Amino acid sequence: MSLTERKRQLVRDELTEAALKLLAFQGFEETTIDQMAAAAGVSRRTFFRYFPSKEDVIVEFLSDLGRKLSHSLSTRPATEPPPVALQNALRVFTDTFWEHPEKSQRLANVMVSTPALLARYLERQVTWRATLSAELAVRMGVDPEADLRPAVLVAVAFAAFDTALIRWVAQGSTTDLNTLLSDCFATAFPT
Amino acid sequence: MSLTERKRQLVRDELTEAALKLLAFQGFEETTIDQMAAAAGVSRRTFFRYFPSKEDVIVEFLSDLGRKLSHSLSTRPATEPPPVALQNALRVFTDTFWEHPEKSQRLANVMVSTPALLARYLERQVTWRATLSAELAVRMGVDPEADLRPAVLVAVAFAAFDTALIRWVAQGSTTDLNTLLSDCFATAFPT
DNA sequence: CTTCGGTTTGGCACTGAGTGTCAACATTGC
DNA sequence: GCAATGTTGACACTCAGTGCCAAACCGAAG
Repeated sequence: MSLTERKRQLVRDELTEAALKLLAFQGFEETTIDQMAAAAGVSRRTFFRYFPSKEDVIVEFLSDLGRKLSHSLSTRPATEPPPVALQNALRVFTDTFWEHPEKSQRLANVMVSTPALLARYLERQVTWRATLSAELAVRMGVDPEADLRPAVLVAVAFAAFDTALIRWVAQGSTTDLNTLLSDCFATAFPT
Repeated sequence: MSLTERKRQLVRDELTEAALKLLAFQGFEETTIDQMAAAAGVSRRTFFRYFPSKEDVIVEFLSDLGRKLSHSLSTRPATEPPPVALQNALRVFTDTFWEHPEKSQRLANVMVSTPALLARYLERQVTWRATLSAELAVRMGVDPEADLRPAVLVAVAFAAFDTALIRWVAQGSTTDLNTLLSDCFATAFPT
């Protein structure tokens, strides 16, 4: 990575970190972009050169993971039935959460408890669903236009994930997210 | 209903109708609140006395239905297993769509194809999920705090509904929404 | 060391969403 | 007719987001 790229990444991290602190402290609506920019030591205008909107400071982090999802699914062995493959594909999320526990916790907390952020996150999820459905359709060897099943299975998998995530936050991140996810999948896809 | 209340409802309907026309014609981002207000013959300030945000002109219509959801579930016979009861509870939506076909179509079209509107709709849905989960928990006779199942089942039901809705719009509202919904439920809740 | 080309940055001005306030006006009840 | 209440439009304000331009910065070539 070049020097300028690393500097960019540095500013980016500084912004998310500053934003996370402010949001956790005073809430999303009460925090202005000027405050976040000032806390990171850049101008308001520069903020928008790193994030297209106020919501994205938080949501981009998950969007990065979301983009890896369909690739993650494609690397699952073909022997795995769709539900198992989907659950394992979602490890891109749970693994990253596991690697950065405290950041993930704060992030998930703010996101789930802030309607505007939750909305943006769910909006992104819809786009991931589309690409994942396509991926799952080829895996199942069916036509995604004619067959509803891949789309439904993906939607159900995300429903399980969301439920696990919301529950995880509600319980103060005390239980293990992966355990919760397994439980949710067990109900969503009874054997 | 009193005269003032009827007048209020009249203005409200006028606003949604004007908004729907404009949005279908020029898209959500390109339409300003001034335009919608002017088209309905009221001031910009009055618009906000009827809808708290630009998105709500469209989304409120569905929110009204969402509020009826848990009541709808509570009136389903106790003999129905959860998936069936949930599917039938969702008839609040499909029935209303059936009663106002062309309005529902335009509305769903705009909503599904506009990220900002879809986001708001999904955000609302999360709140319905919470109340529906509680309702389903009492129906199942379990503790909604300790038991994940009601929350997961509700989430899966909405996943099926969303998939059906998106597919319905994608197919140009040619197929019957209820048929699509049944198909999606069949995959989401295999017998 | 200097100059050149590309990128990053900050400041400024502008549009549009959303809110508080107030005065004008209509409606309902007495 | 009159008072209480509710609705409306106008104005002013904050904040999100964008376009534009000039200054600062940085790597490379001379």
